[in-house]
Amino acid sequence: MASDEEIGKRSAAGQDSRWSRASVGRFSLYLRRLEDVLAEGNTRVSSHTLGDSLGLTDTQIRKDLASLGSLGQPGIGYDVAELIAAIRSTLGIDRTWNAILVGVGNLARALLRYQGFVERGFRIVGLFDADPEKIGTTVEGLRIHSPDRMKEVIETTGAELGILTVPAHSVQNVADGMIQAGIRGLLNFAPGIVRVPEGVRVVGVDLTVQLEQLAFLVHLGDDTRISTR
Amino acid sequence: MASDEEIGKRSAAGQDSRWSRASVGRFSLYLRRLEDVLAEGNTRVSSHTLGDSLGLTDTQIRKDLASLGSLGQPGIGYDVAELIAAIRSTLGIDRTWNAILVGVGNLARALLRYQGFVERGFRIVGLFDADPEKIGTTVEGLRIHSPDRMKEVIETTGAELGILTVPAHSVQNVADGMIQAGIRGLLNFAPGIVRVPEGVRVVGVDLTVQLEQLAFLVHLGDDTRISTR
DNA sequence: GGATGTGAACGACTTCACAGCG
DNA sequence: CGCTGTGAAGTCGTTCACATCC
Repeated sequence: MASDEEIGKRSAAGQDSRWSRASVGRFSLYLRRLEDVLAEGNTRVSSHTLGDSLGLTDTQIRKDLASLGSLGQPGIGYDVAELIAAIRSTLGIDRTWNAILVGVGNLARALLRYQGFVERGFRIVGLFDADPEKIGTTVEGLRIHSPDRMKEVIETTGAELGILTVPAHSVQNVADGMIQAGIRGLLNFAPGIVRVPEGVRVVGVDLTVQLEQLAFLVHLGDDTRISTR
Repeated sequence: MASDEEIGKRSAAGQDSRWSRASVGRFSLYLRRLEDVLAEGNTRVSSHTLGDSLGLTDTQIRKDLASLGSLGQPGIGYDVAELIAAIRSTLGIDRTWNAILVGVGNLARALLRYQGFVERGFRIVGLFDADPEKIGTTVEGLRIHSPDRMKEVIETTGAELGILTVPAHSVQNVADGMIQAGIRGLLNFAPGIVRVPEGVRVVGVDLTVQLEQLAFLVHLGDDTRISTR
């Protein structure tokens, strides 16, 4: 039970547009590429050129972009700035998202120093760890709190997202606590599954699975491709 | 051009079994869960119990497992140890894979300390960085080499995989060098696309895309789910 | 001609339904 | 009965083909 698909927009007034999981992933790619295109001084793109630089077909791109509304002009292409705005708005990243991070190990430190998040409007505003030796110390200018204080910090900072970098065995417990404290979306770096109540979202990053996929592909050792994600 | 699907096994003698991209991802999950099941002292599982613990349907699991051969016994279930061996062998991880890592920043340090890789047979056997200040220093017991020495290190260590943790702008160049030095599979942590020649595989881990996906899901803010990857 | 938007065809993956074995 | 394996049906996503507009 628990199927896996319907991603849609509450149809405000008959607007029935839906985005698939897959297309949402591509929107992120489009966005980054479009920002580069703009930085290169181009104000227009065609589905063809965009597709070339991303290793996707032009049709695919048109299908995706068409779902944002009719932004393209036949014979001309798309206005880059307009596309960027539309994608940002669709993804909900035309604003800042605040996140807390739980489990301050090496991975956490790496993420804290990673500039990519901040550049795209994601800010880590609170650190938590159960280890008494870490509590009270500071990493990258942020103090590490006891998990007890989670609710309080979430309320004062307005954090909605949570980054989970704790060991596998404690993930579910920690996640439960975060959700109870008000977190609505989890980025989970620990292996395995996290069960969450309705209304809470989880995206997992499982490095071992990725490496095993790679090993499998190399293990087989044949055919083509440009390869993305 | 560059379609995206055929993942198959060279049909040695009529053996036409194929695995989809999707099922390969799940095999990793099965494997880890099965190892836990075994550790819990169970020697058999049914597709139903496995499915429950992974948030998948029993049918899905049977379909996947059936593609490994007829390992299940009607009325009984599957032998856990047998499944584990079959999956390991299919994924090509019934052996050790050696990898080099290029770009020794914070993320690299986190990965080096991550036990999960070693536990599953992935060993990082060489570090490289273009920064002269880093070359010659040691991280986690491994010396950082100049990229010049890549070929030599790959040959002596037998590394086949490469982990790319360099800044976005240099990814393509660095990747080209790694491939020329003999690497056949890349795990790329930098955003964007890497173009590789036929025969080389890339798996990308794009943290910003993942975070943006999460933001989108929370942004929408409705429906169900257990949530996996 | 150059490029978009889109129904229809196609293909991949999942779920259903059920035959058959232990 | 319980549980697997699998054809058939269904669903989702991508590609084709083409009408349409600048």
